[in-house]
Amino acid sequence: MRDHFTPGEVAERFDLTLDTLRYYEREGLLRRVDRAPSGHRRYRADDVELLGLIRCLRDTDMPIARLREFAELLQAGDHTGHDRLDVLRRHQDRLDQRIAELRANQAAIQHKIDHYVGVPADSAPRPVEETS
Amino acid sequence: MRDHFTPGEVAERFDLTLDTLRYYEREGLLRRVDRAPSGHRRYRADDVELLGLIRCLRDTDMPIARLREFAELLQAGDHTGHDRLDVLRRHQDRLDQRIAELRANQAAIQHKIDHYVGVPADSAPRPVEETS
DNA sequence: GCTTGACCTGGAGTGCGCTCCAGGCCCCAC
DNA sequence: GTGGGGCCTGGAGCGCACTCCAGGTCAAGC
Repeated sequence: MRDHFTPGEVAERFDLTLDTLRYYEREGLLRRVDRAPSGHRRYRADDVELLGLIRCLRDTDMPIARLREFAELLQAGDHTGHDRLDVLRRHQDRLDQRIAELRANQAAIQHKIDHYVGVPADSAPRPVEETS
Repeated sequence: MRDHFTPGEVAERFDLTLDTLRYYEREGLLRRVDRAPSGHRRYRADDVELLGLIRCLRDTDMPIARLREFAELLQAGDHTGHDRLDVLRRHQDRLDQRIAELRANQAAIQHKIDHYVGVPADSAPRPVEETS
């Protein structure tokens, strides 16, 4: 892995726009990114790694505000490791809940579909476990 | 089931606000709801049933615009049954995809957590299938 | 008759997460 | 030295899904 990356490279890698990248920085999700003498951003390997995590967390609907809190813990130093882990673990729990909720709703919708089609509602139910 | 319901009753039943209920009507998710002589809304049993479906679909992130299309099909008459089913089935497919995506991201986050804790990344991986 | 509570209308406002824009700078290739 | 591409800044704008508000009506209970 190279030691620095241009905005264009990073944007492409995570399928983000340059605007979004700058927006995340403005919002405090990343520390102030390094600059080339020209003023252009130079992302370090650890910026890129953090962005990977941010991408995962955003893709699973963590709000920007919580990501900012996480970033603040990161910048506060190593002694916040426990709190950071806590944020991530809570997120995983919420994700479990969210997935369960989606499945429950999916099952309910499937009932409507079956009913629509004329199946007597509880014969041949959609096998929920096999839909993942 | 009674033959009509007040706004308050319906709102409580689906945990929606009166504002949201009116908003859905304005947006064409429901047909124009019946009125009492006083001008107050009276929801029929089939309005309530449709709202149940709407709730499921919204809770699984179907956008208002697609719900409106669905409602338009409903109002266009029985011959749209096929199209309506199609909308619902496509939604189920998207939901399958979304759930898979959430799980993949969850697994990636778990890797970060494990790495954080010092587990050598692929010993004792989080048992994804048991998290549902 | 008066109050209270539930509801009505049209329209404005909010929060979130981007997204776009104008005007400008730097660097490389031709 | 000129053109183009990539990037810079501050700030405005957007789409979505609500959410709130002012001012009003109606029915029931005291």
